[in-house]
Amino acid sequence: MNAASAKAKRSVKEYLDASERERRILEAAIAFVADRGLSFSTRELADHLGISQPLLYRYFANKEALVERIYDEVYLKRWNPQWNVNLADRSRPVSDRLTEYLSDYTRTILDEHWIRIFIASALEDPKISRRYLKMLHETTFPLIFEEVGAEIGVEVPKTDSIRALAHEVVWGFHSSFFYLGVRKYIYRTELPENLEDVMRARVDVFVAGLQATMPSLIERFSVVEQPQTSDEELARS
Amino acid sequence: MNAASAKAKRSVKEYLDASERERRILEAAIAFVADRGLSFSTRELADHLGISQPLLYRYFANKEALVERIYDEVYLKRWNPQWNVNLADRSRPVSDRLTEYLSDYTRTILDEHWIRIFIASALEDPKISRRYLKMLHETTFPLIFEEVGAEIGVEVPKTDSIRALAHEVVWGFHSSFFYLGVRKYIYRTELPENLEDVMRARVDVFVAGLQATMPSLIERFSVVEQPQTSDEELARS
DNA sequence: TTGATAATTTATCGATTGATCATTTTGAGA
DNA sequence: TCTCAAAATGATCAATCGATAAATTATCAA
Repeated sequence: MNAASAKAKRSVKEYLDASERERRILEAAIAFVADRGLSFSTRELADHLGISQPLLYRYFANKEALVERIYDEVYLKRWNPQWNVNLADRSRPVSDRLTEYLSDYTRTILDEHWIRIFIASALEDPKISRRYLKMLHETTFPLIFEEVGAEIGVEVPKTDSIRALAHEVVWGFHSSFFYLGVRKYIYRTELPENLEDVMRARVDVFVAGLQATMPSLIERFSVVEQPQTSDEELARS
Repeated sequence: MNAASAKAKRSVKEYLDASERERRILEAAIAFVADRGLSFSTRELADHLGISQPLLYRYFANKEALVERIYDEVYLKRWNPQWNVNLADRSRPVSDRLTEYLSDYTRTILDEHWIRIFIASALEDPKISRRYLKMLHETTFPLIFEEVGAEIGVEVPKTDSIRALAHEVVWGFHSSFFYLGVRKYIYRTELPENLEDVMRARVDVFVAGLQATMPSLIERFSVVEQPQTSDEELARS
């Protein structure tokens, strides 16, 4: 059946121009990496495409170059700069803004290829995943913390320790949405049908909790500014 | 250097009794799977142990059997039944109990071998990871939701929809601690130095938020009990 | 010291891998 | 219709994989 369809596909039209062939290879390779993780074979990929295995090497210098192209295709085209703009729109309640953003964000990453390639590539070499995470860390996370505080009139101090606190608290919350993808496409467990309601509930719990505790958190994390290395520690080393 | 140390190791004592050799192989194999993911080669493993590659097959029927033993060794010996007992001890504030439990839990799983093998095995076949997660889902998650509610006198209805709500809200929170391990050993990013303080902060935010919103959440999620499939949907199928 | 047993190695097989080559096939333009 | 560059293939190589069998070495009881 599979072989038959591959053969049928090939017999329809055998010669394609370079750009179209490259596009098809890349597309199929994305599905393959998402499925096989990292260790798909070029022969399987070629069979699935209905082409010969050496033809892959006409379009990609080697397997590594093909995998690099996959990363570009899967990650770089998914980041929406509008997210941070909408999150900062104080004419709306912060819960609404957060729910909308996370709904969008989750829709974007809740994709089998995206999630599995992200995890598989990080497992092999975290360079690529870190590059992607950087965008979240440097813009979205501090913004969320600040916006939640602003709604109750709390000014967030711009110190390192408070920045670190905000980073950790928001990342913990934010990661639970990425984790929905892990559940669905790595663990292969069911997600709730009423996903929007659940996300809204999580946002409500987070915003209410953060607004209730933020003043005391800021105070608690402001005090412990590191002075210097103690004499004992210096002597020990 | 590496070869030299392997040779040195071998020259110290060449013959071991079966149980000791098996133990050493298993130990090294755990480190190898954590490092190479799933696709380590038996030759590399043997070289690293300073033994010949066929010797592995005296102790393990094949590579698959060896990997199975690794799963057993890494997962089954880490679950502490006392966790749920302590979580249910209402003589202490629920924030304290949660912080203590999550501190323990995090210490247990914040281990390079544990995290990487968990993710790598799930990526290849989620059967094993699901078996482990089941223990969390069926005992710990409902318990946490109930205990947080009990502290403010909220009785949690035992309906399916509320059970699902509790499951999702708690899993979202709980997963952020597992995610600490993903950050450290998959993404290879730094964790905060004051990890205990951060965990405490997250617990405070969660407990305060859940207690503030629980009554309205329960009400919101109680109403939407699914009646039956609508006529339109029936007609469509 | 000898003989038996268990532990370990050397040599090797068959399959699969990524990659390269020379060769053939196609289709668009002269 | 002919030409020719581009597209695609078949054959094949060297490396590596998991696994097996036969030969070798160490250990220990008699």
